[in-house]
Amino acid sequence: MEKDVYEKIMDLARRRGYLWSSFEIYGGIAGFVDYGPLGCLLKNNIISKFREQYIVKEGFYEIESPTVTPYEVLKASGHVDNFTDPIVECKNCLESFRADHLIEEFADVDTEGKTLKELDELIKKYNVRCPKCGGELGEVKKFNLMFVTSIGPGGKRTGYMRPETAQGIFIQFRRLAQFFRNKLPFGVVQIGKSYRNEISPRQGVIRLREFTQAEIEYFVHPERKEHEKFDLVKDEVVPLLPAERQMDENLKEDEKVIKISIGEAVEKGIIRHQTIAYFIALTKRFLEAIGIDKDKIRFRQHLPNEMAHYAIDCWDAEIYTERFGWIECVGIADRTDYDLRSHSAHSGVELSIFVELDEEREIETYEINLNYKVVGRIFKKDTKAIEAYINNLSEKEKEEFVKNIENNGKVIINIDGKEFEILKDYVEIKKVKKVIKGEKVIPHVIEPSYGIDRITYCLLEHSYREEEDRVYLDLKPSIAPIKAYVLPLVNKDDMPKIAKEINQMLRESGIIAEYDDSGAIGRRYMRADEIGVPFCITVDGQTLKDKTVTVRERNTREQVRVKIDELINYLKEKLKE
RNA sequence: GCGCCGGUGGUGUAGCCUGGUAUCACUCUGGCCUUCCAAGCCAGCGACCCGGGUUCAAAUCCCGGCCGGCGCACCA
Repeated sequence: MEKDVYEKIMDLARRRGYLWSSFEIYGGIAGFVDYGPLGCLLKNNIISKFREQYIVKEGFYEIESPTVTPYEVLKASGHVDNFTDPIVECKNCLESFRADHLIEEFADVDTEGKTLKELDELIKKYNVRCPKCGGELGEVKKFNLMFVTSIGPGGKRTGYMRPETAQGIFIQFRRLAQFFRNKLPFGVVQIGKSYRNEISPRQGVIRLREFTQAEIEYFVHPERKEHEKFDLVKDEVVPLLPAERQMDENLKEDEKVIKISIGEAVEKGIIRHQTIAYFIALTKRFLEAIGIDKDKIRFRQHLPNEMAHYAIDCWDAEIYTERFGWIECVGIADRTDYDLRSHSAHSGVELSIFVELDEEREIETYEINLNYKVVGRIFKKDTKAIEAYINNLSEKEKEEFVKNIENNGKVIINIDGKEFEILKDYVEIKKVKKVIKGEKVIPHVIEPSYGIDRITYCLLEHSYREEEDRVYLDLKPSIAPIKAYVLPLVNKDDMPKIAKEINQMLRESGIIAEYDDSGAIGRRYMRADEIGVPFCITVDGQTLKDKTVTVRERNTREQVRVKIDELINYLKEKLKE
């Protein structure tokens, strides 16, 4: 049977040192890959482009935090609770199911927020059986997608391998805000490994248990999600697949995508604000800049039920692949203030930024002070969180709070899913006149999150070319792992010596080149083509006479003569592409 | 995690049914040759996924595991 493109590429990738399966001599483990010598170069070149776009051009800054993350952080972020599925296994046929889904189907009761024990009891109560064979079900077990580890001897502190790089940025918010001199908006990048203990990873590099993310957390004022540089991208036309159209049953599959300019999409409310739209445009530009086929990119909005627990809106950049169809390679999410609020509540540390008003003004406001003697006794450890909550209230929220407490004698506040009843005598409220110069704001976060491994695979697939007599990777010169092969036409006279000297000269100047003198020249060209080397430099008889070489271009196979003295400049110019 | 199918040098394979440690081609390495797109000649490196069982003897038969593909479930 004819191999499909995926197989051909993985084959090439394995043979030529792009991608290898990890731990292979011990049988391998699904969900892990090694980048071979060329794979590493390629991936690093992609990451360089990412840095060029976001660090250099956009002015964001990159940080690097640990991959081992203590329990508290991921408890606060919601990953400990939400990143897990309750799973139940049939004792008879061994099939496993989502316990909560099963119960809801069977008994039509709400299982939201139920503990494992409660789920067990519900299964007994309603006599829930295996939907496949009717067998008895076992105990409900938690399956968390995070890798657990323990920190320090004795394993007293639980840690997890981070499921996303984002949290490292959120928890450094105070330091970052200080670094950016308390001015919104600002963008912070983190590039590194993340971990998800997938139940059954397949599809090679598409679904990994350890993978590389490049994430941007872009902090904005919650009411100012327009973008300063929006004009620069507003005419960019993008293929969009909005949630509404996906659910519209009157539309055929291929009618669901609309091609529209970024500017128009925002005007029409298809994209909810400029900042998300801006990043959609930049993402499109990035993907095209590294060489992803522009006709195989689209942006699909998440349906309400597929959104992550922290997001209110999300657009995925999807890239088309032959075997897997459209796969998610970049997620651009509006995470609101979810993370900063959660971390603030859990840590008791205020995570807001002081935003100055254009003009100072006098307002009537309330000063809400906790009556610590009472509150402390009642809420104990939670007091800190309540304090942070109250300190974080905006003027509007304060008014609401006071109104409630005066009318009803109490306010119920919800901190991270936990409810607290605040009675009138827990707080002291003063009405004060105050000149305000600004206000505390918890920024919202717009997060473009790039899956580097998937992008790398897609790039290989989109670069793969077959011609009658050869296979080659049409990688852009700036992205290609090896930039040049230096070849003596024949192993005679001084040709090998000169070729070696040129090879060294190129390497000294920062161009990754390889020398190859084995076999006939044609064979060596083919070898270079297959791994995507954009230029072959051949030392021939004429070189000996006039110090010129031929430079063969990979895609066209055209040759030009270039003086050895001018070779570096010639190549450097070409390598900008 | 379940079911079905598969796993032999770097790649593609022959051998498996009917047990006696492996075929062929390409690639790769060294040499000769070769003045522009996988030419030729000589020499060489290189494999039965792992573990257990049956047997005098296992690539071959049986069981388990791992990996891969497909289907189901999952993919926040």
